[in-house]
Amino acid sequence: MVMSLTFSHTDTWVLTLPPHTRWSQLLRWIDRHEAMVYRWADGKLRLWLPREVGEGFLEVTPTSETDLHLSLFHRGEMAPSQAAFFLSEWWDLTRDLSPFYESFQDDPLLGPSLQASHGARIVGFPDLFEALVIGILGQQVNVGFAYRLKQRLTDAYGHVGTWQGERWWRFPQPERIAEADISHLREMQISQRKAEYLLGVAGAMAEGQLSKASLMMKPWEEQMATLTALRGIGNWTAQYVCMKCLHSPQAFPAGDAGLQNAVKRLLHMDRKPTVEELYELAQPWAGWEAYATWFLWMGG
DNA sequence: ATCCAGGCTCCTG
DNA sequence: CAGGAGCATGGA
Repeated sequence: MVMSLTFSHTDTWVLTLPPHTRWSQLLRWIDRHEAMVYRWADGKLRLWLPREVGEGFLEVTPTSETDLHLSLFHRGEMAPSQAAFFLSEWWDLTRDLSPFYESFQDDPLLGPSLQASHGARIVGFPDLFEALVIGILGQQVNVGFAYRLKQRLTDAYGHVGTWQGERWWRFPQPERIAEADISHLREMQISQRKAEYLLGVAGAMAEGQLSKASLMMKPWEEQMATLTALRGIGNWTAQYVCMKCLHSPQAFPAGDAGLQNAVKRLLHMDRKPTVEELYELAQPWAGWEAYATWFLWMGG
């Protein structure tokens, strides 16, 4: 059953990106993986807003590096500010990056990346469940494959709607995945282990034991402890979720293969750095580990 | 073919 | 408690 979307109101306005933010740098990441829940085409980013945000469809048309023309199609009960808040959560627009750039522009490891990728921000997952799912799917496999699995999951368990002659998806809610058959997930080439992790995490969220709101109120150590208590969520996944969803500035996925390879390359090492060596290297970045990681991921 | 990807759990010794 | 097997698949 495909829902046909209807909206009675249209609002348009211009969103100016904060300092140290450039659309082309956001797009580098947004465009990196084919995501099912949004589309970038013809100079427009379009998506069906998540249920928690409200019943609306958003079009983002960049007119310069810093000005985004927004069109929101919605029903009366939804305010445009909710759509703006969603973008802010997605692209981490509220963090003041001035101290970061000032402190690390001459950092031997970060400096070149800050220059080359100036204007980037952590492009995250506002939805905690989505962040957890992609974190689990991304463990120990290549990123392209992980995103393909995510698409299959969205196709099978997400919500579908049609709007202006096209099909649109919303990422599945935990309740749907909690009831899924492991065998069905296996058919999608999700491993037995990961299928079990997904059901466990989905169940915890569906039963209200785990939520973004409650995590956001906890101090950093407790966020990590709560997440790693879940089966399938180890240190890397917890750090990843803290970084991409909870906006924890000190999140640092030291076990990350991409991060290790970036440091190996920058320091001309003949092997990847160990986790301990990475923590040592990261000491000057205290309080900014998440952004340090992000810029190293972006590359020089 | 072999090694490695945005790792984690569980089982050894 | 450190160390390692096993997991599943795809790309280089």
